[in-house]
Amino acid sequence: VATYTILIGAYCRKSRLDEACQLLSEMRGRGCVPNLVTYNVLVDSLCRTGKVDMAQELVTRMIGEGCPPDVVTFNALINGYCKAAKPDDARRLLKLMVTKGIQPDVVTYSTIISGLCKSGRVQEARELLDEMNRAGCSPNAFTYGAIVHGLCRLDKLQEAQEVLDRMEESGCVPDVVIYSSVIHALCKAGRLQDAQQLLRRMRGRRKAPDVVTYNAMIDGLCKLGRLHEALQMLEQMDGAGCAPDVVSYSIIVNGLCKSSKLEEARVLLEKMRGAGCNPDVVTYSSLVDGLSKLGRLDEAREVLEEMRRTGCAPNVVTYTAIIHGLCKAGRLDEAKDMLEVMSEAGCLPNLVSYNTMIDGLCNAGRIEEAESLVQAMKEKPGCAPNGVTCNIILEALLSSGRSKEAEQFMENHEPPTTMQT
RNA sequence: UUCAUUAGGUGAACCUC
Repeated sequence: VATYTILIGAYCRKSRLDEACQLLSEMRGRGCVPNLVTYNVLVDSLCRTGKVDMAQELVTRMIGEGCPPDVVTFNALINGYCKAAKPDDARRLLKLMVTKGIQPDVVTYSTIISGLCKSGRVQEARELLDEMNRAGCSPNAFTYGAIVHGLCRLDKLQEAQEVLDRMEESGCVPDVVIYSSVIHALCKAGRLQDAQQLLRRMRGRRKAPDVVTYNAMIDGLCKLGRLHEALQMLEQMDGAGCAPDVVSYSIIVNGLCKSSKLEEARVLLEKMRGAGCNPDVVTYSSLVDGLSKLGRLDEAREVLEEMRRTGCAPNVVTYTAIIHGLCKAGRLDEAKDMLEVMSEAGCLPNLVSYNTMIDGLCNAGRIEEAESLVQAMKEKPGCAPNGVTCNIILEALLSSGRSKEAEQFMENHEPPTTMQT
């Protein structure tokens, strides 16, 4: 049983669920009865790939086969609901497991707390934290990490630092993840000084920064245009025994591209290869975007070719960057063709791709075409026009003095917004 | 049997800025 379970787990981790299920039937056929761990591996894997419904069915089957779920099974399901942004379903399962006599553990609570935080419901998360304390379950670093990260995402940096302070005072030393979470938020807010101070503080507490900590700092420096210091920090981490990874390099490649330092970005690309770190689709997409925005479309195409050679498939971001470049160069029809090309390559345009194309059409005064594309995108799953779409169309209509049509458009679409995401 | 299963942090593309 253990052997089969290990094999099934291996297939699951490679997202080869079909083969994992085949193995399950095979072991049954050989009279080898799957046990709780075998099922848990499968339940977890189904949840991770967004198939929580199938996971639920499997649990029903487990019960039927006399193998009732345990706390790990429930935690996997709860995690599935949280990842699917359904924290209320997760809470429902929490109640259910209690009625079945299964004690929730620190993993259960931490998972739900994280799920609530990811939905921006930090207040409820804090209430659940109190609830777990009352239930005699002590929070650990994961629990606090989820809360701190949730507060950071809501830009409640003050409160996040207070939780951090309280942990330090209560003798529960925050770990590298929690420090990094706050350092990241400080960097995003442009507060590099405070971030550096916190970095010193964690070092003072004998917590060594890891690659994620450094990457957050490096990104903060890049976003402020302090590329030289970013490169210095890359050296510094290496010297401290923390090898830069593909993310570290990609951050700086992106920073260089945003500052139009394409040649330096190229040099860094070579350097990372030399360090045994191969560029990935994000690294290449940054480069393609940088080249596209500068109108160097031939070179951008060469990068696409280079990606093919190295077996790195372009994704929707890569293609959208190209579309942007084509639009900017006034090559609108080629940009439109690119929407087809990417679809044929198995990469469906998303909301951003459409918005990019719509903006290009508007800027070229082809507003009617833009509007018909807005209608067309509504048919595509996950591509419902958003606030950005509206801003693009409204601005185009208003700046060409067509305020009547703008009003009409506003009536027929979601309220315009200045929000991102 | 369970060191066979579950939870937190970092990078790229669209409008305005």
